[in-house]
Amino acid sequence: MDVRVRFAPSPTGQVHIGNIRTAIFNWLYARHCKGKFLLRIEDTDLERSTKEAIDTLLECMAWLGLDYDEEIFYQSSRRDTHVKAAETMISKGMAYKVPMADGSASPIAFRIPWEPKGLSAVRDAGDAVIEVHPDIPVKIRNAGVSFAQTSSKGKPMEREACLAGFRQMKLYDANGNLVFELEKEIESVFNGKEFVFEKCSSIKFLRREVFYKDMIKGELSKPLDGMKDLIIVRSDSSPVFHLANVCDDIEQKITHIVRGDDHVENTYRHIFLFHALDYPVPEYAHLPMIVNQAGKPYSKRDGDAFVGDFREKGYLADALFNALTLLGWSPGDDREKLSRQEMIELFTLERVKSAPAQFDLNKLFNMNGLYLGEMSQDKFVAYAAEALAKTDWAVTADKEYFRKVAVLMQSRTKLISHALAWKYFFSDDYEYDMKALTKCFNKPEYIKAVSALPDFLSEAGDFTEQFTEAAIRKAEATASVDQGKLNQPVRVASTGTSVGAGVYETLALLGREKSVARIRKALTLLAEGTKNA
RNA sequence: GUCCCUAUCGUCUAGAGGCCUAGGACACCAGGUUUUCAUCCUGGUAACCGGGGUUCGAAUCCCCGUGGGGAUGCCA
Repeated sequence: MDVRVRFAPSPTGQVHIGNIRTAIFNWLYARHCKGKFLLRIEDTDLERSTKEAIDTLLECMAWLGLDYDEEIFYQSSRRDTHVKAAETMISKGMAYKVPMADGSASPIAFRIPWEPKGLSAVRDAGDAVIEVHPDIPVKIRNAGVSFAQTSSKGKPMEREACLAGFRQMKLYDANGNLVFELEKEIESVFNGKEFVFEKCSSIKFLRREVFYKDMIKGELSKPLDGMKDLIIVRSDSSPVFHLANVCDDIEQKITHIVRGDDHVENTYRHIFLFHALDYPVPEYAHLPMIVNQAGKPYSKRDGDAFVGDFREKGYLADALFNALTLLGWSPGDDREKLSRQEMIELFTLERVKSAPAQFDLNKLFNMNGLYLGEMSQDKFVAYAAEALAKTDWAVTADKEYFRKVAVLMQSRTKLISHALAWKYFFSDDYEYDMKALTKCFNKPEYIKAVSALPDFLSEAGDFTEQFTEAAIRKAEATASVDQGKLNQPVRVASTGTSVGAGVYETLALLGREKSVARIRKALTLLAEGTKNA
């Protein structure tokens, strides 16, 4: 059977990395299995779903290379089908309208099936007894059983559960007398009859549970007496998530559901829904959450986690993709930087971890540098030009000169937005790090030596890195400064910053005229600084 | 409250009872590289949440705590 998975976001804001990570894992799984990756927009919340949100989602997916198969499926277009499905369930006795005390419109509730014929996901889990609090009457009616347990402090804790949770239920009063047997009355309960019993002591029943094997978490189960019938159509006739989601998974013939593990509890309900709609229950894989710096799951409120922001900050799509893939998954060996092809080949859901992971910005930063470093020179130059397209100095720069600068800086660039710091190569109007400057020139002999440098730089000869290096050595000699001690002062003097490529190469690239002028300017700035101080 | 999931360096992780004196990566620190560093190389600090079992042997299996997360909606 061909694998068909889907990414089903609701477009109610920006896409954050937790969200897109789910998309990535779905995509990876589909590509690994040579199956289909489908996109479904769950836009039933008309109030909050916006066109803009859909556009940004699509943009982010395109940027990351998450290509989907088949047409985009819009959930809102299927409202009628969803409601019809619920009505069919009513006619088959699988769902019912919830009677409202005030006579207002009834929502439709799905009944956790009393007798799920042909469903192998339910099994007996042994006899069970619940001690009930005598002050709260036990009620048995179509919508379920309600009663109260006793808390550790002796207070009643009210509970409600579906009828199906209490097969072979026997209710006992305070004296231990049997007062009610559900099995005997179940038909009349379905038909609306209500039973209320005061002063009860215990409920005995056959516990049953619904279970499934999660591809990531292993076998999971939930006792039916812990479940309630669920509303699938609101009183305003709009379908609820559970219904819409399952109907559409059926419509799209989904075989594997890969989603965040906040949906584990929903799975038990969805299993019954799939069965009621006569469709084989898909395989499930529940991904651990990604948590933010505070250790909390990412939400729409985590402003720094929007996918689009990473793009704007200058991160490469491949680096983000790679870093996100490593959250909760690893290939099993020490490899971390993986090509798309390698990821596809190696990805399996069985290797996904089950514990939440914190996204590490440092690691992403480093990963980005790795990707930048392996780029071809041509690509890097073009990428840098694109990133600097908004600066006048880069746009007007000589192409060949720009290329030389970019190539010189490539190995030390970890984030393309940091290319903004290359300004000093192109313009004389750059910031001076005065603190660094004064610090570098804290010895008078440095000032003396550097004062001699313009003359040496002006001597005849090709202005190569060998030439600039020799000039600096000569300048050092004039004031008996140790070899190399002048590198950093010269760098700051000529570029305004203490960080950059090798100073000899930098001067050579800058050219004789600029190098000389800048060093003179720096000396002037220094002199003024001393006077003012 | 109840139910469920989860737990290895600061972070992401490897780990399927003996290969673990717990490996890698990022970050951090130190040294080296033209005394720049947000490059590169070398080295270092740093973890099995706690307590009980099971076993000849436990990071690994079981139980009980504790921390974290989720669910308990006519939200998705």
